[in-house]
Amino acid sequence: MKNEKSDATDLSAQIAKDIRDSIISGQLIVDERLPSEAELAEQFNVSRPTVREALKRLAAQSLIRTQRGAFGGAFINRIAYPDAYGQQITTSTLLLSMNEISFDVACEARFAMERACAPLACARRTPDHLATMRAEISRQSQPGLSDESWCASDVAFHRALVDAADNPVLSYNLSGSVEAMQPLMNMITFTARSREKIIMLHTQIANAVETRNADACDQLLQELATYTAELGENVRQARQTDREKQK
Amino acid sequence: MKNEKSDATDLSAQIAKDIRDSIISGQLIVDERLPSEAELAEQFNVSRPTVREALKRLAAQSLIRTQRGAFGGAFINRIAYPDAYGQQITTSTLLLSMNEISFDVACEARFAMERACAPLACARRTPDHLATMRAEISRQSQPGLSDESWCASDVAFHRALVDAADNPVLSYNLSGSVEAMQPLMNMITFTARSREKIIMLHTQIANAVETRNADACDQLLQELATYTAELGENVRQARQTDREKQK
DNA sequence: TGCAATTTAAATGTCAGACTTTTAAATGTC
DNA sequence: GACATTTAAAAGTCTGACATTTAAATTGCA
Repeated sequence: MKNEKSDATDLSAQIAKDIRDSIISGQLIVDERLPSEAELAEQFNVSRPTVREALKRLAAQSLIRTQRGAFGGAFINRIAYPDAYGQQITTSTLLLSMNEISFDVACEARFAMERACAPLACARRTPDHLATMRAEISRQSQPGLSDESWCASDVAFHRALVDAADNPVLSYNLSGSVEAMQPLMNMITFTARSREKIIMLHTQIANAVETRNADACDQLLQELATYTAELGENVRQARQTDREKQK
Repeated sequence: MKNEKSDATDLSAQIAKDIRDSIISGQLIVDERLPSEAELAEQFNVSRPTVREALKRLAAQSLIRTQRGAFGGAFINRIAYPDAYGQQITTSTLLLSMNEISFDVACEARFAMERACAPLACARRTPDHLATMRAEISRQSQPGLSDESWCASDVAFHRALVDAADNPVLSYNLSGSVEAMQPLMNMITFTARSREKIIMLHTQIANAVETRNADACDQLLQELATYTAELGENVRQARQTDREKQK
């Protein structure tokens, strides 16, 4: 009975899958040490370079870390939030940039998720979160602020709002939505956007969070969503007009 | 001036980062072919195995695909939704299983995000989505259904709800929340859960989606969230009692 | 005996070179 | 023109070696 059907994959991919499954299923637990590369090579009946390729695959997903030296080796990694955020942001960025996702769709998803945080943020925000939001608003009000810095501050503002919900799983899921939008925002930064209008909305949002007014907060985020979508639409139309002129 | 500070990383990691940055920044575009491994080895002044390790790291993130044979090589991958879903689910699963995240927190995040989809789902659901939801409900009503199958059906039901929102970016972000919960749900499956109650809620949710009643849908999801959280709490208390008995 | 310096062994990191397998294009044949 | 054959390029794999790092074991000395 041929069990090795669809054997089109590399050996290193199969070995990586084997080990990954062992980790996910809980057979290998956090901080446990894998056998040495030489031992793994023997176990899987392949050469050391092949094992190493498999381990690099796992390392790329932060599933293991390696340590050199005696009593070193590959250890099962506890995936910490920063790792998870990073992967989320990378994947979201690539997904957005490579798949002809319309501005509308990305925008809708982002604000739908952010609005999901709003009630929790209103209920749980600390003075710290408020201070961050106010600080970013005041940074945004500086006249000479570059477009890049403005975007970074915008992201920091929304990140503070999300973090105020005080749910790390939510923060993790939102990290992609909030931070991967930055490149898309940059696309329209140079043209139609009114900083004043956005600063006003940010201020009102901060006020709503401060007074724990979840309904107001939700409505303001919806306004911001609508405004952002409008900007995207304006830019789209402007581009189309340009294209028609060139004909 | 030593510019090579914090040079503790592998060469393969550095090379992978180099190439990854080129992809993210758009210097390398989708379906473009990278130089052959031998050429890359020469460019980066390292050996071929080292280049290969770097490429495997990128392959693990679905950033490239490789093809053997003449005119083969490594090609920049368009990250498709299934890839992104898979990564999201893997990362979410590991994050949940490795970080002592309380059932409450995971549950809260999951339903907060799912409720964000509800209004869109009510507005855009097709007969197809409804049919899937009804089909899963009827599967759940079968008496002899195993716990594993029940959970799979539960996931399929919620996935249909999320997909009904007709926003792929939202579906991507929700994939982790919905599907990574399955193992956690399994943890409480064997004890306190009432299938009847959940089936009732599912039915009401399907009805609300059918009649495009977003408010009702939101409230029902909130009920389901509360019920799930209660189950988690019951199990937690039961465990604590057991532990105290053993003393 | 106790502490510091040194040695050592185990492990990953890297390299060089060879061989195998796959694949598509180029070439040849009918 | 259609089909078979050759060929070359490229990834996949293996062997063996050497470099580097690191913690434990050993040694040396006071």
